[in-house]
Amino acid sequence: MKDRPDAYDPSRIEAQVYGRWESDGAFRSLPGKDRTHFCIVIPPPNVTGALHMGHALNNSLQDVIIRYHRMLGENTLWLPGVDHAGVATQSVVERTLWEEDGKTRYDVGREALLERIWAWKERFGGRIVDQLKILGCSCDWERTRFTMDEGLSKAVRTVFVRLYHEGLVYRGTRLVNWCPNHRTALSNDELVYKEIRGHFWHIRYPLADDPSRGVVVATTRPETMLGDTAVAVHPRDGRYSDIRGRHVVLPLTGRTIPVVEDEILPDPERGTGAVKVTPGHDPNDYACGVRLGLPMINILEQDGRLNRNVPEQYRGLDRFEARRRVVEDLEKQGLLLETEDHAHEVAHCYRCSDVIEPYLSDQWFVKMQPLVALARKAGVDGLVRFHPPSRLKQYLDWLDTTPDWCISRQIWWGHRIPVWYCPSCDPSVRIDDHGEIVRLTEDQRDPSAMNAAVDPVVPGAQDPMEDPGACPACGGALEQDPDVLDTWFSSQLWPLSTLGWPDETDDLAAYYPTNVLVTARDIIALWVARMVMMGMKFRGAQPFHDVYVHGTILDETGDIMSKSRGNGFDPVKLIQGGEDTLVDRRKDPPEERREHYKAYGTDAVRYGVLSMATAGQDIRLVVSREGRSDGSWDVEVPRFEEGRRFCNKIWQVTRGVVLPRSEGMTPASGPSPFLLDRWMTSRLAEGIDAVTGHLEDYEIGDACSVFYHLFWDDFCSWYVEMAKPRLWGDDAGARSHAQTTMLETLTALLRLMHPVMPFITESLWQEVTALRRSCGLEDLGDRIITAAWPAAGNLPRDPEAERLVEAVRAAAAAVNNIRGENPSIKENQKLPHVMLAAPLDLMAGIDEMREGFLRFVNAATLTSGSDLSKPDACAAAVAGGMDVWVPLEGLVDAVAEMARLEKRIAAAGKKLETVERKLANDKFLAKAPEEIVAKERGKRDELLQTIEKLRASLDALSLSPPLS
RNA sequence: GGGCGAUUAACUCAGUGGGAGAGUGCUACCUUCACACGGUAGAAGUCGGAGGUUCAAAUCCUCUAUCGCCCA
Repeated sequence: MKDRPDAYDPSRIEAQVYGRWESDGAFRSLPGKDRTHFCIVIPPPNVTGALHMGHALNNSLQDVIIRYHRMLGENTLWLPGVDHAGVATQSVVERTLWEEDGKTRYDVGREALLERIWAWKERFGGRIVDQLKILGCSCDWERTRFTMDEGLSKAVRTVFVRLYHEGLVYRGTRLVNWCPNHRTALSNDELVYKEIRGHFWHIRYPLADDPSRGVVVATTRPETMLGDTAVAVHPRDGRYSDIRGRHVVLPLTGRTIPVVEDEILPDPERGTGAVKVTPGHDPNDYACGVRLGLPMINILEQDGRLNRNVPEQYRGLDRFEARRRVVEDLEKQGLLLETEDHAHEVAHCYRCSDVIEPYLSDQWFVKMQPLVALARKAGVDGLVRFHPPSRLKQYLDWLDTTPDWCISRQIWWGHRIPVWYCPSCDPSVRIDDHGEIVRLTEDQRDPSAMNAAVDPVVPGAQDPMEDPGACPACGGALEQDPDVLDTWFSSQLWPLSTLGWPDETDDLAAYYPTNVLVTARDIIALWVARMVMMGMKFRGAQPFHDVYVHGTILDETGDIMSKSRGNGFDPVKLIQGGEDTLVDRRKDPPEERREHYKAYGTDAVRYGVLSMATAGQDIRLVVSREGRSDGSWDVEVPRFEEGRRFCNKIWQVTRGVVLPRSEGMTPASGPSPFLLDRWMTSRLAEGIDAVTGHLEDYEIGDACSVFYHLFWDDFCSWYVEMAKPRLWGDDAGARSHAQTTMLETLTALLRLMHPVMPFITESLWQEVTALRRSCGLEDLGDRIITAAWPAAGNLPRDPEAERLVEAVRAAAAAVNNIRGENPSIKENQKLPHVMLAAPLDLMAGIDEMREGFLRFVNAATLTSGSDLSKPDACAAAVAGGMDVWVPLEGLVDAVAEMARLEKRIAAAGKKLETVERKLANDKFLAKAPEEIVAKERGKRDELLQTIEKLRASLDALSLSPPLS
C-alpha cells in the first residue's frame, strides 16, 4: 500500500480553525451605524434535541447565507438559541425521575420538579449547541438565548397581558385535544394522524315508549355512548318523521335521551341517517350540542379512565377496556347489530403517541381572527416573501382555517400563565386536596356559591411584570393559575424577544426586521405564520423579509429520516467517524443495528447536503450498508463521499501545485498576454457572477455545481495542466504570469467556496495569504471568513481567448478519444506525432499551448498549420473547428480506427437528419426566429463538412494497404 | 376528501419553449514529476402514459397512473 501522507484529513484542522474564529470574535456582531445590518435568527432547536440531518441541512443553509453576507462586508448577525420545549423536556425529566427515584411528578411537587428540569437543562441543554459548532455554524454564541431566559419571559408575559386586556386572550370551557398520558391539552398542530384499523359498531337504541322499535346508530368509539345526550336525525329524512321529538332509552345506562333534528350532523345518505350525539367527546357533536343547547356530559378522568358520570360497572376502567366491555354488554343484550371493519385516521400525541381524546375542559385561548388578518396582509402584500413562492399558498390556507388557539398546557415546565385568582371570592377555581389550585369547567362550578362572575386578577398592560398583591375584593391571598403556556407562545416571539423586545434596544433598532428565516416546510404554519402575526401586531413590521423553505431529508426509500425510526444517523458521527447503535422501528419487531461510520469531515457533509438543496425539493440521502461478519454494518453515504473527494482535490492542487510552484514568485505586472491566462480569468469572472447570483436567489445547490466544475474541470484539469510547462520552465516572464494567474484564481475560488466549505478553505487560506504577502501581492486579510467576497467587475471578460482556448481543448479531447477508442494504442504509450490542420486564426492558441497540449495528450511532436496535407494512413477527427490527425504508422490496426470513424459518422448523421428535417419544413423557415434558422443552417453545414471529412478518412484507410 | 410536490441514465438528482446533463455506479486502459480520495476514454435515457397548443415540448395546457408530504 502506498504511503499517502498528504491526503486531506479534516480531523486535523477543523477544531483548530473553529477555535481561531471564536477567539478572533469572527462571529460577533454589535449594532453600529457604519454598515448595513444582516440578521438571521436560528429556528431554535429543542433543548432536549440531538442534531439530526434535518438540523444539519437547515443550519448549513443558514451558515452559507451568513458567511456570504459577512464576506460582502455587512454587519452580520446569526443569533442562536434553544427552545424550552415544554412537554418534551418535562417528559424526559419525569422519565429519569421515575427510573432513578421511582417517583412521579405528583410525588415531588411542582417546585422540586422544576428544579430538577433546570438542573437537567444546565447539564445537557448545551449538547445541540456543541453539535452546531462541529457543523461549523458561525453563530454569535455570546448571544445564545433560551426561551425561558428572563428577557424572553418578559416578552411572553407582556404579550399575554396585552392580548388579555385587548380581549384577544380569553378563558373558556371548550372541547380540546387531550393527551391522557401527559394529562394536558394540546393544540391541533401537536397531533399526528395515523390510520387505525378499527370497527364500525352498529348499535340499536330502543324507543322509550315503544321498545319494539328502535333507532340504529354507528360509531367507532362505542364507549362514548355512555356520554350521549341525544340522537340526531336530518329534518328531511322521511324515515324518522314519526319519531322526532320522542325519546330513546340509552342502553347500559337507562337514561332517556331525545331524538333531535339537526341539519348538519346527520347525513341522510350515510348509514341509517341517525347519529348518536356525544357533545362532551366529539368535536362535531360538540358543535351540534352548542347549536341545540344539549347537555354535555364528560365521562373521562384526566388520565383517560371513565369517571363517575357512567354506570358503576364501568367506572375506573381505561377507555379501551371500557370499549371492550361496552361492546360485550351490548352484544349480550342483543343491541349490537353489526360489527364492520373500518380503517380511519385517528389523532395521536406527537410526543408519546397516545390516542388523543376530545375532552371538555377549561382552557385559555388566543382569538385568532384579528391576528390572522395582519399576517395575511403581510403575506399578500409581499412584506414577507416565500422562496419558493408557492409556499405562500400553504401559509394563507393555514391562516384562513386556523381555529382559536388553545395556549394553556397542564404541565409545569414553561411560562406560567400570569393570571391570579382569589380562591375565596372566585367560583371558577378551587383548592384541591393537595393544596393546588384548579380551574373548574362551567359544569363543575357550584352555581349556588356565588352567582356573580369574578374577574381574575391580571397585571396591568403598563406594568406586565408586576405580580398582583392581594384580592381587591376581600384582601385575601391570591393564587396563580396553575397552567403554563404552549411553547409556541414563546417561539412566536423569537425574532422580537431575542433582540430585546419589549425594551427598545439598539439591537432591535438595528437588526429588526431580520433578513431571512430558513426553515422546513412542515413548520410554515404553526411557527412562521405566528411570528408574522406577532411582529405585525407588536412591532408593526414583519419579523423577516424572506422565508427560505427547504426540503426534508429522506432515506433511500423516501421515508422521512429520523433517528427514532432507525433510518437516520447522527451527523456528528459521520463528520468525526465512529459507531452508533440504532433501533430500526420500521421493522416488526424493531431491529437493533450497530453501525460503523468513516470520518467524512464537516465540509464533505455540508457539501453533500448543500449540493442537493434545490428549490425546496426533498433530499433523498442514499445510505449504503454493508454487513460485517460480526453482524454489524459499515455505513457509507455516497453524497458525502463526493464531498470528501472534492475536498481532497482542493487540498492536493493547492498544496501540491499552486503553493510549491508559487514559492518565491515575482508577481506579474499588468494583464497577461497569454491566452490561457486570459481564458482562466474570463471563466473565473463568469463563475463569480454565477455563484453570486445563485446565492442571492437562495439556489445553494446551483452555486455548488458552478464552483465544483469551475474548480475541478476548468482550474485543475485544464488550466493547471496547460500552465505546467510555464510553471516549470525557464522563461521568468511567462512563469510569472502563470504563477500570478494561478494564485489569483485560487484565491478567488477559495473565497467562492468558503460559505459552503468553511474549514478547508480557511485552512488553506492561511498558507495562501502568507504567500501572497511574502511576494507582494495584495493582502486580503488574515482570515477568509472575513475576507472580501470576490468581485467579477475588475476581471476582464475575454470571449476571444475563450474561443481559442476551447478550440485547443476540443482538439485535445479528440486526440484522447482516438487513443481511447483504439485498443491497440496503450494508455501509457506516447504518440509519435499529432497534426492539427487549423485555420490561421486558431494558430495563436495552438502555438501558445503546444507543450501543454503534447503533455495532455501524451504525444512527442505536434505539427500545425493551415496548409497541412493529410497523410493517407491516419486516425482523424474534426474538433474545435480544425482537423485532428494522428498518423497511424506503427501504432494501430486500421480496422479499429475504421470502426471508430463509422461510429462517429453515424452519430453525426443522426444529428444531421433532425437538422435537415427542420430545415425542410416551410413553416419552420417562415415562423421560427431568424437566429434560430441561421443556427440550424450553420449546424447543418458543420455536420455535412464533418461527415465528409470523416468519410474521406475512412475511404483512405480502406484503400491503403494493411498496416503492420 | 382538499392542497402541494415528484415521476429524466442502473441509483440519486439538475434542467420551464429551440442541439438530453451532473455525481455515483458500470466497462476498458493508465501508477508520467498535486491527487488511485487520481487520470483518459466508453457504454447507458421512446424525459411515467394519453391527448392538445406550437414551426418547435422533458419544459406550456388537459386528462390519467403511480409515489410522497401537508391539511381535514
